[in-house]
Amino acid sequence: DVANHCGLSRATVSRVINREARVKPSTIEKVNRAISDLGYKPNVNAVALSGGKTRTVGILLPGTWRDYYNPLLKGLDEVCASKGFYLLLRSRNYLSDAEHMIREGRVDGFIIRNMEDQEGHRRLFASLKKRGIPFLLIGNPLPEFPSIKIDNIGGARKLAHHFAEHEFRRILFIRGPGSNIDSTDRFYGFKLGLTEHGIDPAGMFSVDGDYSTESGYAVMEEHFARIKPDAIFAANDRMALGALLFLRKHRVRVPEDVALAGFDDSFFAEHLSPPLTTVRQPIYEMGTIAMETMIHLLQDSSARDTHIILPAKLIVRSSCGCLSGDVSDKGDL
Amino acid sequence: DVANHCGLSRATVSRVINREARVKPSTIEKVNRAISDLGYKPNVNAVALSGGKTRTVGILLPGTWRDYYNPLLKGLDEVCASKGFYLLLRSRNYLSDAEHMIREGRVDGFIIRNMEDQEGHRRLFASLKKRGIPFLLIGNPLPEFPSIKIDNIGGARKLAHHFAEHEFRRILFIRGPGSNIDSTDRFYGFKLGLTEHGIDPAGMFSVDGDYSTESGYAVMEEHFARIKPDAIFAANDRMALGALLFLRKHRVRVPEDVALAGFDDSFFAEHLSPPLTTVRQPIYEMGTIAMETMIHLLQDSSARDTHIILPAKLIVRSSCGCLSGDVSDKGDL
DNA sequence: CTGAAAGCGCTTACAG
DNA sequence: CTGAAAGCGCTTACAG
Repeated sequence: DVANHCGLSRATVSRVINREARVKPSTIEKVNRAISDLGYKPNVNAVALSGGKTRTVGILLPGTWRDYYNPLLKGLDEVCASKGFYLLLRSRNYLSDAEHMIREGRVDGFIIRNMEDQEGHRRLFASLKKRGIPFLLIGNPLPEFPSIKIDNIGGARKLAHHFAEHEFRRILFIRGPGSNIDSTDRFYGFKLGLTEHGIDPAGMFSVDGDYSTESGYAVMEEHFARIKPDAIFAANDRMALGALLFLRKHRVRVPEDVALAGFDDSFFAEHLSPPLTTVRQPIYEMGTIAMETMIHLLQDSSARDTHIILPAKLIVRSSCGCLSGDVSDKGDL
Repeated sequence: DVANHCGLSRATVSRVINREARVKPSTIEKVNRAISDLGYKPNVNAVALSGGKTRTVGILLPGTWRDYYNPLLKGLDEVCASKGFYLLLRSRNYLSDAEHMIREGRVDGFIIRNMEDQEGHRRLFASLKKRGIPFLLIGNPLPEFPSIKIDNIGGARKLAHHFAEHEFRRILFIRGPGSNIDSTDRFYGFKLGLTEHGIDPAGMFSVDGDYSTESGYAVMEEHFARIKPDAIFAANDRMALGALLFLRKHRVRVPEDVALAGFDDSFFAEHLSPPLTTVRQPIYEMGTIAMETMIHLLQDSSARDTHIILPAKLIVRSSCGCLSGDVSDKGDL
């Protein structure tokens, strides 16, 4: 506590730093000046040890390390940096390490991308709740806990509306891995959207992929000739790409013979030929909002029934039959 | 210190945990049993405050959030998890925050992907060195500090040898952004490789791109007709893709009319038509080795002149004129 | 080989 | 409005 540089006790300085009441304004100013003069930063270990907070949030991510982690982490980090927080990253084996992070006094709370092992997550959540540790779920909400997600259902629904307006009738939906919540939401939203346009989704065809380009191709190889769809919606862009590769190899024209759409707006989507109609998720924004929400949860435990849903955006390009010949049509892959 | 559950003083327990000498074997065993029975984890704040370590490493990354951060972070995290370490992530504005992380007592050391602002980094490094904080540079080594990198020079050199064996004579090299060390290393390595085959690199053409697909395309638009190369090497796969798009649009056949190669082995490289010859960097492995090295530095300050270089691997596909018609030829984009 | 005591840098009742 | 004192959970000389 070097800041009794200004002739005050450490207690008073501590009060100023923690913005407590009952400090004389002139004292506050004196202390703050000394702090910035000396470039003082409180030792976070001492603060945490004596009842304060670590200003650290654990970010728990499944070990798949998908592309969207980049914008997500970027968003989280930017807010952290501007608010003086830090991110403690754990991917491998985080279900057990989360407990350790708490017991070791490393974090104030968690942001969790909970996938799979529902039972393991339930146990973790119960344990955190019992100890009063705030946490925020990303992408896979549960009604009892704070969460943030992107509106997969709404995004797929928008696309269904768009397909309906094109009057497609034999639609093939390529799903992601069976248990994946994003995929089931997109499937559900798509059927919902069709229904809203008076189309019976029972007449739609659907098959399982696994989100890889290869699976998109394989699914087409197996089912295209039988189904003969006039439109295809893949639950992500990579599978849409796989489907496109199949169609191209077999000289099926897109969008003239069959329309195609994906989900994600991956970097290559606009470069495909034709450019791919898809749905864009605001992942970076989800990161920033998640961190802001987390900081809020840390300060106000009454906010613990927050459920945030961010809209996804339909990106119309020419693979669905729109915009062909448009100047923005830059498809070239 | 609940572990005097076994009738010993906290001092002794502390000695066992820290693997100190002079403890009776039977005592060690007793303490260790109690620790695992009680599931005891030392509070890291208390440990750090009383002279111990945080077992936390700061990972500092430029705000560009490139694709390779994923395998890098994955590699770092896996080693952290298995050794009981944690990663504190900072991207935005890390040059100033690194100082804060130290003063706040958050980390024992840093792994730094140092790009740009050489002066700012120099100041940071000097400051860390003065305080005895170990750190490891990733990708952009300096002779005075520990570093790890992938052998860009060697990778490009291998490709140059391969090109030389094809007897290409009018070679176009598409560079990355001017100051980028990876790009300049690849350029250097490529020239070196040509020289080793008796080809004067002065006869090679080179132009500036910026690593984007668009810049690869633009460069070709501006220079292809003038240069008429028989082989093109782009400093990354995205620019190679841009070049390929240009060539395809202008009905220039690859590899018959012009050979093409990239660098990175991006996910799309093998799907291009023709599949792209490129150089693969072991990023994930670099992450694991970086973390292992960091842990070593933390324990043994005499290891502070480590310089690790990992080999890059030439991936030969058909875009350079090899393997055409091979069964492994899956190019379809 | 082990224990009692001081101390790491803070915060927080408790007095005044 | 401010200070003196105790305490957070550890480690580390210092004794024994």
